[in-house]
Amino acid sequence: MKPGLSDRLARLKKSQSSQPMTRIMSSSTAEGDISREIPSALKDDWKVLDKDLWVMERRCKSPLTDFKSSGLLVKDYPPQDQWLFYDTETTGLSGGAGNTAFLVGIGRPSGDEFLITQYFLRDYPGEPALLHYLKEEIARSELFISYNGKSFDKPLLETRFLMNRISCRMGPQLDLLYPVRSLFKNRLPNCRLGSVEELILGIHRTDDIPGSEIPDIWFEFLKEGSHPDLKRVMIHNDMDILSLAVLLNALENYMHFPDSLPICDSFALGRFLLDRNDPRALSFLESSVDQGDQRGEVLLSLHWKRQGEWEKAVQIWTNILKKRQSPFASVEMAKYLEHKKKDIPAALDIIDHLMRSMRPKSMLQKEELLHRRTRLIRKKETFVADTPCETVE
DNA sequence: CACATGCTTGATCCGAATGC
DNA sequence: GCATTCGGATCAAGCATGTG
Repeated sequence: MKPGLSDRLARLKKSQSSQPMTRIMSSSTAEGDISREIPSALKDDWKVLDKDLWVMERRCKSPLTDFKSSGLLVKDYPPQDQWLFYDTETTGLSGGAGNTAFLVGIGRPSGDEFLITQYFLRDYPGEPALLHYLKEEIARSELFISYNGKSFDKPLLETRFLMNRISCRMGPQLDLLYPVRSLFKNRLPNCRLGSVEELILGIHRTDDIPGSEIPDIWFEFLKEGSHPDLKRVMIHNDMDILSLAVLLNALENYMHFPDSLPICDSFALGRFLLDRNDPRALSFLESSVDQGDQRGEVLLSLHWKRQGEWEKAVQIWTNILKKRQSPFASVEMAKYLEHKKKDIPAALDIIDHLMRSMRPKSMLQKEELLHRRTRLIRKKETFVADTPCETVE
């Protein structure tokens, strides 16, 4: 007779739950000693924390001493010592159970200092220990700051916790990738952290290791017990953590002083602020209009329209039409004339002129214009019929 | 290669205004 | 009372993109 499911689960649970801790405690001397020692190149910084787990701690000057929240990235920041910057180096990019974080770097501001701690997996059996230390760090943190962590690092770590039957929840996430994209997408070749460092923060890395080479270096290290580039991987991770802190400070500073960064995109900043109901949005959108940014004109005029500030909206549409042909501005003007000013002939003039001078981008646009035009003609005829002094042509 | 996110576009619904 | 139109809200789908 088969054992019941609950019996099997209970046995499984018993055998699994006792395993990790005993593994951590056991001082395995049975295996070959070749890879047991920390290589001399790392000896000064790294300490053995547990079986197959090394740790490195260093302090540097905090980039966040003049930090000032704008309230736009995070509503209410907890105290800085409850922030946790984090970044992982993993065995690959793929999700799923097979991908492991072999190096977890965390950073925590502490007064004038910034404390960076890195946990390095010397081999797979060290993972439960790594996760237990990480869990303690997570437990005393209220804000988790990363770059693309929401879709990469966080789910990956959660999977590792799950696989090791450790319950651990990370709190509110601040993923700096998204504000960077909103603000600088059009001013950068891409929004990778490296580009942001180089072109926005003015940080130039020397001898940085490309991310794509990192998994192989660890696998090679596992096999050989050493690798000449392992230190570069650790430095790479260390710099990522520090850059996160510099970047957060810069972004918040940018909200207060947009000229403080070498790159300023008035439209992007204006839209960013408008989305967050920040009244400063208008002046940035206006300056984007001054710089001839057509997206700024569209966004700003629609804002005024929504606010019922018709004169301001009309002013923008008029300016657009003075400069160039614009189906958007023409249609908006026609709507305004038809529904607000009740000047049907003027509205019809604009649509007529537009249809004569442009070739419609799409069938849909053409049909929409035609629809608008027939309605205006119908209205105009009745308008004329009601006005005896006008003569019908 | 997976996944979360944000942006864009299109579809749909609702309330209000207006004309008949 | 009915039909049309608009703006605004909301939602879904599609697309691009960063992470090692």
